[in-house]
Amino acid sequence: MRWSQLFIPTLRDVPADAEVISHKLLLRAGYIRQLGAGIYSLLPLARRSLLKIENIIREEMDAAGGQEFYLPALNPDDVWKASGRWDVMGANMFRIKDRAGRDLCLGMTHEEVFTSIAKDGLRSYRDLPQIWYQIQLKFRDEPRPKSGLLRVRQFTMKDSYSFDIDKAGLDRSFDLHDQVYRKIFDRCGLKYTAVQAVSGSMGGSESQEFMVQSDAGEDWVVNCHKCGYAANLERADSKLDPVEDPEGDLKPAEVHTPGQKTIEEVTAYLNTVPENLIKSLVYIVESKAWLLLLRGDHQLCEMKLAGAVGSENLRPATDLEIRDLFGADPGSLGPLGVSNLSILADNSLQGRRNMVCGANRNDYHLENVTPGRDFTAEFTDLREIQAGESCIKCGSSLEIFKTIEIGHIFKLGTKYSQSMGATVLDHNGKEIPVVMGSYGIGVDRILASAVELYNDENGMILPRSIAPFEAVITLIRPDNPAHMEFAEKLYLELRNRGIDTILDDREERPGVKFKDAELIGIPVRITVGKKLDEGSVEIFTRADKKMEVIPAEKCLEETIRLLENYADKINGL
RNA sequence: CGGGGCAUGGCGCAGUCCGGUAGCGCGCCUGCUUUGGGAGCAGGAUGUCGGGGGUUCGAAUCCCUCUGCCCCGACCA
Repeated sequence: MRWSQLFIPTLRDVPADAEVISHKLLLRAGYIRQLGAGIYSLLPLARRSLLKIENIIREEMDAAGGQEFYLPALNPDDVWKASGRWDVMGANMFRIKDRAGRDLCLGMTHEEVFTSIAKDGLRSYRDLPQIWYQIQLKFRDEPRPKSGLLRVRQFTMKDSYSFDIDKAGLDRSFDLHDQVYRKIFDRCGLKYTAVQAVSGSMGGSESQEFMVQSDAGEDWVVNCHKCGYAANLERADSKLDPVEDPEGDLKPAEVHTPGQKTIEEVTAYLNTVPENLIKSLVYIVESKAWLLLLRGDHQLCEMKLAGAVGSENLRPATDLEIRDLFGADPGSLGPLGVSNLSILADNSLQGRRNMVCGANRNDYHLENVTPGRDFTAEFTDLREIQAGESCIKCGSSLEIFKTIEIGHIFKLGTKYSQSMGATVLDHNGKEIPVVMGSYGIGVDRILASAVELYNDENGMILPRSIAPFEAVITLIRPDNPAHMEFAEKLYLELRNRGIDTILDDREERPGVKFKDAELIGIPVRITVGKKLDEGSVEIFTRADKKMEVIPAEKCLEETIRLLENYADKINGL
C-alpha cells in the first residue's frame, strides 16, 4: 500500500464536537466520520483495524467449536412478540412498517432469531451442545448516543448463543466463552477486568461483564486488588463494620425537630451519627408505591431495587404523592404505622436497635426505633457500596473505577426456548426446553477502548494486532531513486514476511509524515532518508518512542524483532 | 423526556449585542524555493452564514418557527 494513493484524511484541529480522547483521535486520524447522532462512517483505517479484530474473534470462536452464521438485521415482529420483548424493548427498538403495513424492527440482539432456528433445527439431545455465532450489525435507538464509537445507535457485535441439554452443559458453555473472551481480549492487547454483572432485560440467572478501565466509560466497577473480587457497582456487595447502637430495650419516642429534614441536619440536631439514622425513600414501581429504608449514610442502588421488586419500571415518588401517602413531607418519613404500602429495608438495618427515623409528622422524628420490633419489613440488598469499604470476600479495601463494557456473557436458561417453544427430546424421549446462553462482544468498542487505553499527545498507540498497519516505511525523499528503490524492496520483503506494511511515498515534508504515522498509531516506523547514503536507516517504535539507527541490511529482521516484542511495550503504558 | 450550549468554506474560529451584502488560521490548487519533526514567498479557488417564515430600502446580525448536533441528567442489553 502506498500512502499517496490511500484515503487517510488526518486533521490538525480537533473537531469541536468530540469530547473523549478516542472520539477526538479517531476523527483526527481519519478513522471515522460522523453521519448523525450515534451513526458513524468507518473509513479505510477503521475498517482495516476492525477487520483484524473480527478475524481474531472469528479464529477464537471457531477454535472453540463455534459456527459462524449471518442473520438478518431486519426482523419481522412475530419472533419478538413470541418472546415478549416486542414490548419490553420499548423505545430502544427501531420499528418500521413494510408496504403492507406489517410491523418489522431492526435487530437489537438476536436471541429471538437464533432461537427460532433452534426451534426447528434442534430435535434431540444428540444434536447438543451447539455454539452459534455471528459478527453483525445491531441497531439500538439509544436515548443519548455519545462519546464517538463508545455509545452509538448502529454498531457491530459478535453475538453467540449456546444450546445445551441441561444446566451443567450451560455451565460448560459459559465457562468456555469466559476463556475464549479472555483470549480474544488478550490478543487485542486490552487490559480488562471480568466482573459479576446484572442481567437486565436479557434475563437469565448469571452474567459476567468484561470491562476496560477508562474515565470515558459509563459503568462503575468495584474491584478488590487482593483477592480479585470484582463486580459491577449495580450488584457489588461489601462487608460492613458493625455499628455500636445505644444500649437498652428502649421504646420509640417522638422528638421535636423543627425544620430538620436532611440526614446531616437531623444528625447534628440530635447529636448522633448518620449510621444511627434510617433513611426513608419512596419509589413508584409499576404505579405501586414502596417505602425503602436505608442506613442514613448509605445510597440507594436503583438496579438492586429493580432486582428486588422484579421490575425496571420505577421512579422516585413526587413530593405530592408522598404527601398523599404519608400525610407528611420528605424529611419526616418513617416506617412506623405504615400499612398501605410495601416496605423494603436494606440488609444493613437487620439486627440494629434504637435508631432514628421520621415520625410521618412534619418537624418530628422518632428515637429508639428498632427494626423488626417496631416495624416489619422485607430485608434485602439495596445499597450502593462505596470506595474504601471492605471486600465481601477478603476484607481488603475496595476500589471503584469507571469502565467501558466490551463484552457480556449471560446464562439465559430456558427463558427464550420456553417462550418460543425451542424444545428437544432428552434421553428418555421427553420434550424439554433447550438450555441457552448468550454472549456478546462490542467489536467497535474494542478499537475505541484500545485508543482510550493507549495514547499520548501525538495520537494513538495501537497494539500490533489491531493497528491498521504494523509498519510504515517513511520515505523522506521520494524523488531520490536510490532511496525509492530501497524502500520498495524493503516493502516487498516485509510483505513477504507477513508484515502489514504501508509505504509513505507522499510528496510531503518529513514532519508531516512523522506526525501522521504517530497519529494513526502504527507500531514501527522505518525512516529511509539521507542516512541511507551511508548505509543505515532509522527505526522508531511508537509505544516507547525509542529511535535506533541500524545498518540498512539489518532493517528487515530488526523490524520483525521489534514487532514481536511490541506487546510488552504496550503493556508498559 | 428535562436542563444547558452550539450551528458561518473540508477542520478550527471571528463577525451577531449596535442591520449596510462575509473575514481569519489551518487545509486545498498553481508556481518558485525548501526537504529529518505539522516549511517560506507569490498567486488562486471554495460560503443557499442549518431550513422556512416575518420585520426592513437592506438581515449572518432583529422577531417567529422548525431541524440538526454536543454536554449534563433521566434511561440503557
